[in-house]
Amino acid sequence: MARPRSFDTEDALEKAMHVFWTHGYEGASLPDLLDGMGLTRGSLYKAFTDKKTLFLKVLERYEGQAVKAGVAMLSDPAVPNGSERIMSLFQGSYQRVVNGDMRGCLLCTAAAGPSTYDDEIARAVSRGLGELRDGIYTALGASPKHATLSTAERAALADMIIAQYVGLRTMARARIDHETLHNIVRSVGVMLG
Amino acid sequence: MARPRSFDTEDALEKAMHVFWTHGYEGASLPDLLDGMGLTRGSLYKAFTDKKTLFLKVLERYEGQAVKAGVAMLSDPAVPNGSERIMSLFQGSYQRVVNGDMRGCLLCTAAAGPSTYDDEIARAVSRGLGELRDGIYTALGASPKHATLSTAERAALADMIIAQYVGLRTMARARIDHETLHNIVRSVGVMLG
DNA sequence: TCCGTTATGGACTGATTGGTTCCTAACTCT
DNA sequence: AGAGTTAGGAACCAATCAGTCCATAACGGA
Repeated sequence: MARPRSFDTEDALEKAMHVFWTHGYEGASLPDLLDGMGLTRGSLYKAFTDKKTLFLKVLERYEGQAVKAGVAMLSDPAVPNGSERIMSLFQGSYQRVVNGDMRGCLLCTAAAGPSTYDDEIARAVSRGLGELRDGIYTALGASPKHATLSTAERAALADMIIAQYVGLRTMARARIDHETLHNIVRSVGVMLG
Repeated sequence: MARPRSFDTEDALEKAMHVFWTHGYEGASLPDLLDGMGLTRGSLYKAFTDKKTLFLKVLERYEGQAVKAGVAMLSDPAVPNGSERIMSLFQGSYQRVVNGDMRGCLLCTAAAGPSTYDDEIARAVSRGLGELRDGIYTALGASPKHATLSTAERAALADMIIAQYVGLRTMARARIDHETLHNIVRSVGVMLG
């Protein structure tokens, strides 16, 4: 019994995600978002409260999409060796750069940016990276070479691999040369055996 | 034959560095810088041209200070084993967090931020990280465990370790819990043997 | 068809952004 | 001491920021 939305909320959120992904939280202006989402101010504020709330929703979406896809990769039963699954994650990140996508990882960019002064964003970043870390932990459990590790050692190793991941993707965003990025992926491969 | 500066340029640059370090490039407003440096607009613009030029000078200073100190650590002849030198770098980064310094690494923050759209900043970031990478490469040369590596393999390993470093410091800035950060350092230690 | 309700879009707000202008102060050199 | 030159500081600038307001449009239910 009222006027319905003329746009699809999920679709708008998807578009907002790409704007934030490209420009970062602070770098994305309201006009940038309005343009990218195809909305006017009234609609955006009615549907998403304000810029920060929109960003938190976008982070949630990223978690349910990009992070979830990564975790799925890391627990893919079709690849029996967990180390190979982890390598797929890194190779995928590198491939994105080769394909011209220099935006890096939205979570990693947020980690260096607004999560410094905003608790809610910090928590969201932490949560997303934590999921990825848990996925890596699981994958390590399916890696013959790491089967003998204690759970504590394996958890610590997963934390280290997440740091490598954050580093790789942050460096990709900084447009570090492809050779260096490739070396990172290659060495992770060597390390995992 | 003219009125001399009433402030010390190096001192002002040092103060500007801390403002940028805390707030990031985009997050540091002109009033923030003016306050932190103890200058008025006229003086700042006369001495440093504009915000971006000031930031580039700050990055240079950071390179000549923080990065140089890291490289010195990595080539410290008093520590014969290069792997131990690398560990000092990571332990130092962790210790900073324990001591309450959550600012991370200025270069790493700049990597995720303005280097995305500004070539000069991207080059400066790249240069600074490159120096650190070269330092790590040198240290690996003084590590018995890595003595047998080919130069290409050693270079690739150095690239990987730099990625770990960027990841660690970025995650520190995002206020990831100490235990995770400690695990990263610990696992780097295990990896280096 | 008309009423109630919500969405839309653009005009508007006040604060803040980085940067400029210009008058005056302070110094050195002759 | 006076001339020449640069630093300092505050007023000022246009542009932009995120966010609000409100008249109107568009719908569902009765």
